[in-house]
Amino acid sequence: MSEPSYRRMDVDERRAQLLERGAELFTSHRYDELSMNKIATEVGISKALLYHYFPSKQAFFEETLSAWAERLRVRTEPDPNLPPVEQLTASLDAFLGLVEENSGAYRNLIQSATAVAEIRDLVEEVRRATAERILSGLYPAGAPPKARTAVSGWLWFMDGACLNWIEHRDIEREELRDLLLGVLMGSLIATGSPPELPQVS
Amino acid sequence: MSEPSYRRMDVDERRAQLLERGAELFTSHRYDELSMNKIATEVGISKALLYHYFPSKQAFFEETLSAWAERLRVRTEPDPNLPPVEQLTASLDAFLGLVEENSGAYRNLIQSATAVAEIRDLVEEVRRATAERILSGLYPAGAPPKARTAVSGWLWFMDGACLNWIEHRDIEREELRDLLLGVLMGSLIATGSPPELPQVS
DNA sequence: TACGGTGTTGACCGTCGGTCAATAAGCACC
DNA sequence: GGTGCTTATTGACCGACGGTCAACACCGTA
Repeated sequence: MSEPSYRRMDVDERRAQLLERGAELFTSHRYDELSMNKIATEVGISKALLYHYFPSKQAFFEETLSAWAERLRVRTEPDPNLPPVEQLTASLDAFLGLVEENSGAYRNLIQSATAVAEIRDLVEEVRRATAERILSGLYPAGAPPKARTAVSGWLWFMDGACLNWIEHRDIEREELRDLLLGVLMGSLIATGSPPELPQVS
Repeated sequence: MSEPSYRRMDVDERRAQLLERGAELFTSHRYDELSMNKIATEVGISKALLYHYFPSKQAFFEETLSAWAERLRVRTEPDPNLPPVEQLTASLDAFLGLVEENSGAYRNLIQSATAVAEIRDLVEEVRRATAERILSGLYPAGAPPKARTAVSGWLWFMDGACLNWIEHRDIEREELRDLLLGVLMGSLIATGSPPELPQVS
């Protein structure tokens, strides 16, 4: 007589579909540009169903990006066999590569990252953890306060420089990487307590 | 018979009142924490009257902070008679002083600064103008791209370091100032095109 | 005391994130 | 091929948001 007005899907299948489409949408639009209604319409379901699978917009956002976060974590994971500075260089290279490949998504993230309180907290947490990783790598015996301030600021520097890089694209990736490295080392020297590193041959 | 249900005020008087109370509210709460309804209730008027005096929430926000922006501009205005680095030092000192005196307001600004698209654009414009001022002071003949990237990143560094400073308060203002100066100079040296400065005696 | 200009308001709009009882898809069984 | 059951899915609703508008009422003036 009449065809069904909606299609019933297996829970896991539906969930996977929502996560996939969500990742597409959230990497191509800012967080605050997308309403749950728009997302649902885009996917072809009702907003209520979206809320049936995810408790809130923020939770949905986080889950869609968890695959990305994992990719970032893996690609920037430092190799503990390398000396500290080379670990940093490699991580930075990987990070900049990811940013370059997905500049639009990165810009949207950083901007909406700060565009919404919950997302801001999320990014701040990532920054805090990254700072910790860097500090414990460079100051195994414990980092002085000024070094912490310097690294914390440097992470902001990195985002600012990356946004500028994406916008203008007038320097090479290697140049940016060396600039960032130089700034980090320069800042730590400026604290008066530079890390003790094995001499570069 | 019955007392008036509202008080009629002179336009200028009302406007001044709204700006004053608005500044109080916006420096003690984040942009997204305050609704136009709350503001109106707080002042004791209707939301519609708020919109009679200001075209939008964003415009109201900007106008309430214009006095602040002016104060910032005046206090950080560099003295053109001083050498470039001392201009920077003095501006930085003034800036950090303002931040220290109004740390809550600063944190709210930077956070809500980024909390809403329009405000983010506003802060980015301030950053852009500041970068321009610094670059033209250090590179009168024109700044190379890497220097622009470095200064742009450094302004983010400054905000990041200031937030960290406010949060922890574990270093002195002079230390932070010197750290910031050192990082800026260090970054410019790291670009490979340091500014040509008169030698410090 | 009546007038009128204008400062001020309540009621309304569309959209937001979020909730809930009611509905219907589609499999299992007869 | 019908019938029932599980449960995936939905329309309708909520309070709050930024924003708009015609109508109202305060108060100086004549």
